[in-house]
Amino acid sequence: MAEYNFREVEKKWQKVWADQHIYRADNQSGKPKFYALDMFPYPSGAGLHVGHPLGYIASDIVSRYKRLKGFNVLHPIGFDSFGLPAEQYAIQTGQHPAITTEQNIARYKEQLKNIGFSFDWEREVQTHTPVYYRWTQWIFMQLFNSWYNKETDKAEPVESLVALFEAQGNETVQAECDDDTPLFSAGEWNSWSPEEQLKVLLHYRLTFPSEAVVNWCTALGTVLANDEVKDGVSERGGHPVERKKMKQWMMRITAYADRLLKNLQDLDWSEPMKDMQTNWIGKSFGCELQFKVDKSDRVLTAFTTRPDTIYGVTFMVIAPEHEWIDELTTPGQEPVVKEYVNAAVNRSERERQMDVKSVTGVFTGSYAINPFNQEPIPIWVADYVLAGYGTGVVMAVPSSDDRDYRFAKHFELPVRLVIDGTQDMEDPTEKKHGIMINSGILDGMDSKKAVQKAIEHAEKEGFGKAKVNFKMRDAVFSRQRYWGEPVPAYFKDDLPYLIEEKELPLELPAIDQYRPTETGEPPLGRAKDWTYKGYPIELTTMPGWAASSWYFLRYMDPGNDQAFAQKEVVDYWGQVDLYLGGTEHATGHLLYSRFWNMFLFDRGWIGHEEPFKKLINQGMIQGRSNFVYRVVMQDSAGEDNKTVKTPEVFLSKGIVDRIEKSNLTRAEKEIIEKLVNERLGEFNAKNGTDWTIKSIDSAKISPMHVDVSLVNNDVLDTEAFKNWRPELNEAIIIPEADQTYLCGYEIEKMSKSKYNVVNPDDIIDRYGADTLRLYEMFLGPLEQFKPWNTNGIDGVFKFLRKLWHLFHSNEGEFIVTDDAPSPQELKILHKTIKKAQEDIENYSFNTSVSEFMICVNELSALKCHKRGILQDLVVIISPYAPHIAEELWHKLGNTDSITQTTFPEFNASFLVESEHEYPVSVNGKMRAKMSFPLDMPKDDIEKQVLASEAIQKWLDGKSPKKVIVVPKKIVNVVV
RNA sequence: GCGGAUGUGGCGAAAUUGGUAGACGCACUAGACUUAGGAUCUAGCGGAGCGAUCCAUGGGGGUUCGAGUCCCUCCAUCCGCACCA
Repeated sequence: MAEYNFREVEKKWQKVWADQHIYRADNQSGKPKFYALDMFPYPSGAGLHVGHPLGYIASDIVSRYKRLKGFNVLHPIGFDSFGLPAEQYAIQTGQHPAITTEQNIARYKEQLKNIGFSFDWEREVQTHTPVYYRWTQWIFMQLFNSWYNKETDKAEPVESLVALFEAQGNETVQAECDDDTPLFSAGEWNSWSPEEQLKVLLHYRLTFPSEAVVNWCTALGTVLANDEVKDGVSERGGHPVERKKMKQWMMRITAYADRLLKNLQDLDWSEPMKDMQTNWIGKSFGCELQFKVDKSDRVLTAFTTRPDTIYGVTFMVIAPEHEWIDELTTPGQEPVVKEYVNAAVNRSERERQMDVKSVTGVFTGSYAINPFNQEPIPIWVADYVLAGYGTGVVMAVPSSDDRDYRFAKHFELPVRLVIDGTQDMEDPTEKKHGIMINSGILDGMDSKKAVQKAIEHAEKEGFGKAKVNFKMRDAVFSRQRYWGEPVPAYFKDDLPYLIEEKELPLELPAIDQYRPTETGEPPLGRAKDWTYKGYPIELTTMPGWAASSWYFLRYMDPGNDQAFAQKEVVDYWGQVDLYLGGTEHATGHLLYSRFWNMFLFDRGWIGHEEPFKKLINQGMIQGRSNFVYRVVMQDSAGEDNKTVKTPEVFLSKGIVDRIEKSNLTRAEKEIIEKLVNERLGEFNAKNGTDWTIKSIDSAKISPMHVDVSLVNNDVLDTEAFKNWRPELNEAIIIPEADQTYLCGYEIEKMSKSKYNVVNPDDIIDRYGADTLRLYEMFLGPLEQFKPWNTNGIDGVFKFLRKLWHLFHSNEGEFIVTDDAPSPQELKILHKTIKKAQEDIENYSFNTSVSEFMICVNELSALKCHKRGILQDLVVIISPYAPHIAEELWHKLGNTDSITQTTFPEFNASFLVESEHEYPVSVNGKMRAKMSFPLDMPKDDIEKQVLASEAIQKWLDGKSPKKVIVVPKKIVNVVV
């Protein structure tokens, strides 16, 4: 029987597509555009596993579909090729990271090309190449040269800020700037030296060097961004992270906090994803209140969202890092405060997070004055107050905040109730809102109104003002690494200057070793002559997110050496219409990209504010690990007698289960023990040992990962298993009664060490790329997390074979006829067209594959080999299985690529039924099925239903109360 | 603790959005063919029962002629955030 030769067919068409540039996207077109983007991969040394292509397959299906629907489609791919693993490999081997990176990219490309994606490879970008990072550096320079004008609500060139300073100083300028920016007049500004002016401007630039507390990871030798730290350890590698003050380049992303938040509303992203970003930005409304410190000139400013509870303030708490601590501490309290502050500061971030429950703190000895009632309130220090949020000062209201409450209880500080109804409550913090009591001017007001009233009062009296706070911090932009973009800046007298634009790219210098220098400087400190005009160049490099924050723009115009992309071209392609990638980038890449895109928009280089119109998060494909069950042999000499050769005995899963549940019958037990001992006897004879198993149910059994490629449907290939590793050559395998050895399984992350990695190349080799594509989609909803299980793949493989046989006889002859399709065949086809179209537009690819299977099954049953049906069928299947579709398309006599045809319109008239089969139910239970013409009036249907014998039986002599007829759905008789 | 999601056969999953629950596929069972195979075809396949029929969508309650779908409540699993004042 002549079978479909997928190997030959797939290779053939992949070559033709590449040779003829079938998927080249044009920057000018009369067609509407569609931009389908995947999150580009980091090319790791392990290569692709079957989980990686999931999103690419989905976006490829959409891309191919959109082409058939007449769109000019941009569907690019590239590589995020700066990164830590290549650098660590370089540190170990001394090999330049570019070499490893490029090898990995070559491997990735080969794997990707095998799957038959319709990528426009001519637009490929690699972020580690100077032609690319030249523009990453260029964007950095523009950020340095910009400030954020709150009045116009956008970024502007620094020149406009300088003009304002020259005219009016900075008191009236509405700009995003550091909190410690000094105030000055126009006269002062104009009297300053250029250096003094530059120093001031650093407070305003969108990127700037700053002495900042950062997440320092000693093991990795670099700082990490907040989103790269999880639970106090590094996201990559899980190394401990500590807080450390270092000179760092920062990005003033906080300037965009409000817009990043506001724009989320209009994005077609999933709600959970928007929630995550909203949460991360963490906007809260409230006010700052000033508390005079008793017997001092100092004024503590506290941020609160609940100024209405001001009369409930019974103490203040400041962060251990607060700069006035020494000043506020009275001599008597000095020893305990010093001790506490030292302990708190030395505790790592991790330790602090580990016990959020325990209450610690000390009294400073000083008092602050509540500005509303002039009451003195004690000032404490506690590490539950974060230096980085708000002002690092909290006005504690133990009656409405549970942390304050726990603190007050622990240190026996007073609790004053300010909300009516909390008097009888065990924990007053459970009632957050109500009528104010014990609250002076706020008494009797609703708490929500009182918030406004309190702010108004504070503003009028001059000791407070309304204030919005964000959780989001400015982003640290420096990494103490080699394998990243050099920062195009140098230092002269401690002031940063940019190198000239014409000097870009500032290429990575060669160095002899890739580790930090002996003096603790970043690896670039090893470079010879790393200077510009004789001044030292910045030694840190950019973080991973720099390159990925704008790559989607570079795809539009990848060869441009005059600009990162030509404005007209960017305006043509505009927003990414569909962006596919994992949820893990919610607070990293997706936020930074929006930030940079917005900045480029503000400055007029691109015409759209938000980069990604629609976002879909594909779920991760997990690994399905298989286990074998090894009997731990014990002899009289002890468990680990290394001098004697130990047999490897493996029990099948079914036996292990029954042993664990003590379900083995005596007879079974004896059979198994006899079998094991027989085999052990053979082993003993050969090796001169004397192993035996006395009692199978007291044997110690340990599960062991076994390579999933040795297992099929959880049945172990025992011969392959014995050849897997030398020590298994003589393995004793105890199977089930039917002689198969069953393995156990567990769902885990795919990883080499668990032997559960499935390589797409192996699947393609055995089943072909089309099968892989179909099967990945068939596996379940795109957005769901799901384990890979090769078991079901036969089904889709059979489907392709059946499709092939609609066109070919068993002998391999092409048997398509020109007979006119029957109404029944047309109905099958058009039903499938409709479903396929709806499914792609709703991104539910799994049900589409099922629909194709049903369609092919039905046509096979009808022995339909008609061109009029099959021609359209291959077109609608082509986005999923492009190779076989292209082959069949050409066999049908077409000479162009199937990509160049159009998606068939479904004809609704083929789908209309003249009769409909109504399920008829009595009291909501289905009792019969009856067919009626579609246009039959409800009354007539009702009469016929009631007259029918089947229903009379159910009515049982009673008369119906009512009869409900829902057109095309159901007839319900209520008794 | 806060926020979000999910829960349907042995397994992956469908369900026209309130209308015949389990489509399609895997696995399994029986049969056919056979050059004996990891091929193909036919039939069966949630549970109970010979059957008519009854019971089943995490548990309990509610709305409705009718609930996997809507409401309330509890439980379980997964994912984010986590002292954010």
